[in-house]
Amino acid sequence: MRVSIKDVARAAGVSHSTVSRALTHSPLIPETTRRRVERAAKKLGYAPNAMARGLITRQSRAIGVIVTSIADPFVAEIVRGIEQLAGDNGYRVVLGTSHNDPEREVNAVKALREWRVDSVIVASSRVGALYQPLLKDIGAPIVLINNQNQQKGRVIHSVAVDDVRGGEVATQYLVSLGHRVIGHIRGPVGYAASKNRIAGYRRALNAAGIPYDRTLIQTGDGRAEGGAQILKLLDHDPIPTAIFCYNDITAIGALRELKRRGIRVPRDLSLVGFDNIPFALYVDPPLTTIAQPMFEMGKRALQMALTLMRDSRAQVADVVIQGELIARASTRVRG
Amino acid sequence: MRVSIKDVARAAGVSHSTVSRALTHSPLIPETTRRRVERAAKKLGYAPNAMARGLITRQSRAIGVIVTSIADPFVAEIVRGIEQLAGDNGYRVVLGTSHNDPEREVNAVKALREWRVDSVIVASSRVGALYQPLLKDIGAPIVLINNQNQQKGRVIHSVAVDDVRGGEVATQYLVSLGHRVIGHIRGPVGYAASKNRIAGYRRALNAAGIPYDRTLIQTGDGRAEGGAQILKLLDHDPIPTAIFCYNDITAIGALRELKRRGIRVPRDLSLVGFDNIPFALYVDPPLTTIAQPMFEMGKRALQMALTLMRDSRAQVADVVIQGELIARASTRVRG
DNA sequence: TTGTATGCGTTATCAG
DNA sequence: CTGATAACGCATACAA
Repeated sequence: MRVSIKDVARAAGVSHSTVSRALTHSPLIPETTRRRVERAAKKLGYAPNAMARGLITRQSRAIGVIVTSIADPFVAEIVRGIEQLAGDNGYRVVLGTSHNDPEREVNAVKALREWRVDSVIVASSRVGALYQPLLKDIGAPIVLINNQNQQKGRVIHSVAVDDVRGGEVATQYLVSLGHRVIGHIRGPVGYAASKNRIAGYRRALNAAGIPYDRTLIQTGDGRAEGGAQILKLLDHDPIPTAIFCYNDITAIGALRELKRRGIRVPRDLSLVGFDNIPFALYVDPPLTTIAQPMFEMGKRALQMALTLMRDSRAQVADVVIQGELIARASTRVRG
Repeated sequence: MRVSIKDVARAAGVSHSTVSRALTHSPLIPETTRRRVERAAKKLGYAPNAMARGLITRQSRAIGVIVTSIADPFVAEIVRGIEQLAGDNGYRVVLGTSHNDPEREVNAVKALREWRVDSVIVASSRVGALYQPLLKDIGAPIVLINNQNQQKGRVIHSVAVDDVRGGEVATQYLVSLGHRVIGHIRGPVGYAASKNRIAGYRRALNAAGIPYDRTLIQTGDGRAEGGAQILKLLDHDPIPTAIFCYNDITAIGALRELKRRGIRVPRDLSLVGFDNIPFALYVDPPLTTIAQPMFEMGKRALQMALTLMRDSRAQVADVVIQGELIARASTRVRG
């Protein structure tokens, strides 16, 4: 930890600038001296100091990644995508988690700023008003993933799944199975995703000539508990034969509730989720869902960041990724 | 990003050293000037440069965290524990993932070294021989979580769950339910956890006066596919009435296989897992398991790191944490 | 092709 | 209490 470029220089019998050039593969340095320098560096166990380097190059080669919780499998998969591509390009991921605690989140942003991260990727679902200005102050390109606040700007870019189309595809699929009375458990109010998925749901109904009935929609909370709202839909007349849920967690919660009531899925009721979380495959029955390509989204976000880091004025269009229908056993033709 | 301490100094009408002192709350600086400096700093939107600071303080306030995959829910929960406590103490987590690719892992370690991370926590399951020396070269305290290679040293510390006791408790529980023929699907050969859980299994059998029968043990792979080994155990004579699985994933794989064969859990067979991954609660039936306190382990590891960062010669004992039996519906009294 | 000198933005060491 | 000034370890403009 204490061997510096000067020690290598001394050992190799050259000046420290020569060492610097040799180790960064400058074309100025001939093969022979480069070799000698490298040998000396290796022998001393030299590793350049990224902080010193960053101070002068004015880049940290760090990507700040802000998430609500790394323990959310959805988020984890995004981070995996980011991390992989970042690593391949010589960048490191610095984590900042918020756990929906504004204070924590603000602290994270401040720290990333002190670190002089070269870019920030936010997979936190909501970039609060309080916090967005702070973010901009970092002075590095910002990429938001599936952000639920509509606001964008010149410095803020985004990657998101096409929620409207996703909701449409899910509903279309149910229609194609012969269902005509299709309920929906929506996500939290104020989330763009909630609104957009409903929009897709309506669009599909409309295309199928099925009148829209707002009493077929109940409001969940995006968590398993919200799935209990399905009980209200069962009181609807006529009883729906299929339900499109805001997300997989909601669907899984609904599934549990149905099981308790002795209602069989998909025999009595078809169920569709959204996200394709890893668990969706393992519940009983395995859940039909719209897969969000989370790994891919992480990668695309980092790709965007790379472009912007190379040229901060680069014109990059916001990315909208299509989800994919994964048909599994929680749905079947209307009996 | 371009406003430095000198700009603040100029704006506040003091020297840059005064600014530094004021902002680090040095007792030398009187309230009044500190206020003035802080106002100037705020007005200019000044944020100290962590790289410059780290260069001179000789600490980065970064914790390197090496994991196989952040997308593993088990790992993610550990990282959450690390991150939380780290953040509370002014440290940031820098991620290094390997995905079992040695090259990636070595690269990660090298990068953490260049970053001069103040400590390294490794939640990768195996610290290969190739890679351990590299790790030591980082020259910062190292804490291994659930490491499967036994090697330790003066610089390498560890936090681990008590696998022997865990295996024992799981098996004891089955015994207490009246089971006498208890099978086991073990984990991968060469993993300390596999060996230790078996040891616990044997110890419990022994205490119950049940003779150990090695043909009641099959070797899985720690993944869902390994759960299929349960079919071999069903051929055993007498047929086991309970199976203790190496981990939850294995148990879930086994469950799937049993369902396919029309064997009912827990009516025909009781099943116990290990880990208590989030999914264990949602499979059908919910899985009885030994919970590893992953969040807690992450926190303990960071705690250890903090102690060692304060005093590198501190004597810290390796931590062994007890798992907890979570009794759910996959087990019942022998019928 | 190489070496010298400078500066990146801080904190720490001295004087005052 | 405050201000010069020196480091920290590196990359680079400029000289040789």
